[in-house]
Amino acid sequence: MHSGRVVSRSADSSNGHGTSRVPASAAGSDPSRRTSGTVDAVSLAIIEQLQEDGRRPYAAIGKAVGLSEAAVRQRVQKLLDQGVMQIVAVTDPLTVGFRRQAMLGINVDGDLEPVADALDAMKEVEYIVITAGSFDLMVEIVCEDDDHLLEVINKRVRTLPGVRSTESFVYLKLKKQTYMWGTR
Amino acid sequence: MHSGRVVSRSADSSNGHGTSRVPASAAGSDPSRRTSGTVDAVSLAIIEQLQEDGRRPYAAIGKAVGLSEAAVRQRVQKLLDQGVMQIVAVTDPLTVGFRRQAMLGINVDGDLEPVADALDAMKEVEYIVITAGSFDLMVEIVCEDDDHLLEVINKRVRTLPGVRSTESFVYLKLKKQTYMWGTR
DNA sequence: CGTCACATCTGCGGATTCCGTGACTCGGAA
DNA sequence: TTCCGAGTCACGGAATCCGCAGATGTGACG
Repeated sequence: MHSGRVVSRSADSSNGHGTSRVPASAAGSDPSRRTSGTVDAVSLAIIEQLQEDGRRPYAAIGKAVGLSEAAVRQRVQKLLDQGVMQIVAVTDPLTVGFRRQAMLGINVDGDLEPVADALDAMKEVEYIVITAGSFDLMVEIVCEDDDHLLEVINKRVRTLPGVRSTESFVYLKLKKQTYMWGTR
Repeated sequence: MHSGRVVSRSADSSNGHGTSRVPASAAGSDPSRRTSGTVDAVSLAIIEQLQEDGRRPYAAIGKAVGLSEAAVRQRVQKLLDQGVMQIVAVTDPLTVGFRRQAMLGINVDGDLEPVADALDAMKEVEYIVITAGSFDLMVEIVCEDDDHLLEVINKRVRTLPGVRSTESFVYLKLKKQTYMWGTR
């Protein structure tokens, strides 16, 4: 399986590093120095449990991390509300009908935002990152077939104002796919 | 957030459930099993439901897709067994302590497999794809800080036998992250 | 040093959900 | 026609979920 890159909710991740925000009053002082401070060891352990199985019962998780069922429930809810994690089904694009995928390296003239926003609006674009290096943007595209892929790249991406050039990397084989962060 | 590839996400929601399981080979990533073509429209609808909320009750899903609770239960179980999908927690690397990420384009001399396997063994490597284009492999790396990233790229990847050259694309900002296939 | 505010955890029922089981129906393939 | 996979319906006990008090702990403040 595989799939998109996970993430978090867009609202908070906008920039600066994102640590996700907490409600209003809670955080006492300044957030800048500890991105990791948001999640303590116990919550990390809970996340680990849910990375193994997103539907594991709260009681079982509690037993594993040393908390009561109710406490686990509260923490999970908070982690979800804060956007620290999400519990979802992930699929393998191939088995669901998307047989062509590609990574696109893009170079832009001027401001990247307009281009990034336009790409954001395309449903075939699964992933967008602004990078430092010989490409300004790297995007992952998931299509149904070659015609579809060609249309997206040639007709929709390369014609966007600001796009100077693109380079395609068609996926031949997905070798690894993980999604276990706090887990190590 | 972002990160691995996978999938789905949704607004918020939650719920739970779960089985647990362990080791490395969870359903999804390994075999060459091509269950292709095996997913009909109804199962797709079920997957869609679970992409919105991995813990949604079977009865609710049934109501949404027009099947009985029992039928949904059977299908979900089969989809999981077949490795068509997985229900897991996905997190935002940044909030869990990983502040440096990068995409690496790699060129190899000779057989790609040995190199891919070696990369596969590295825990910092989150994603590996064999591609057609000016790079033979593209891998996503998730690290704690710059030192960590440097060590991985310079000391561990570039020294692998067969690796001819690498090009790094350090992530400046994750702009989009999705994971909803059957969903469109 | 008390006290209030707030966050978190534990217990505890009641409502839901999960899940195996058995009976019957409905095409499609042999 | 018969066999078989897949669904539906119904059941009922076990397990899970979920809201709601107390109990506890800590930091801020007078």
